[in-house]
Amino acid sequence: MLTNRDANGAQETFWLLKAEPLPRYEKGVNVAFSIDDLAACTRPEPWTGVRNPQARNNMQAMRHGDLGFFYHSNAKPSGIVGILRVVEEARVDETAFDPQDPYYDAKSNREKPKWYCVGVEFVRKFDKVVDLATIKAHAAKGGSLEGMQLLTNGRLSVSRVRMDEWEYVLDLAKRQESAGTEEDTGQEKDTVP
DNA sequence: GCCAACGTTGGC
DNA sequence: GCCAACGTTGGC
Repeated sequence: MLTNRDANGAQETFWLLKAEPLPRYEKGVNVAFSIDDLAACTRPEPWTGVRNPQARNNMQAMRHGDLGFFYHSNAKPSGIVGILRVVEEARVDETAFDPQDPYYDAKSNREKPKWYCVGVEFVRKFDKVVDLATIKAHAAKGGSLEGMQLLTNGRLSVSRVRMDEWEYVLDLAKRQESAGTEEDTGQEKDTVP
């Protein structure tokens, strides 16, 4: 059984969870979920709808208290927007059993569940998005983020982040914040109509 | 809206 | 158990 905690219980593997902040309709349901939506939650948010085995395995490896990045995909710009915390370990994702649900899976049933979800809560939002272009700029050969699962397996909606990658991205976020509001590419704030 | 990357499915 | 066809993700 793989673990992401060392002997003292300190977190060794961090996470990256993707969601789409912009409205998109699946079976007539808006599947958008942004970090602002998470910040507004008053109880743990079940991270449902993950229908990829690798992403599911990553969620099952999460432990209570683990931290992860919140990533906005299909966004302007796409990138890491903040931090969340795992507060409920993996349990069966009930949405897979609901034919009305956008992520219904006829092959999953209660006797033999296929999909799981964790519960997460908001930790913080970065002043500025650490956008994908920035991440890629540090992921060139020999770069600190070379090998980040976000880039090596771009279609995984729940990926792993090594501790050194975690710290490096946090540093990028910090540098962007202290760099002031002008200049730079992603001075997106809450300026959406 | 296009399309590349890549995981999954199913026929054999 | 191989592998071609297919479906999905997600950047652009």
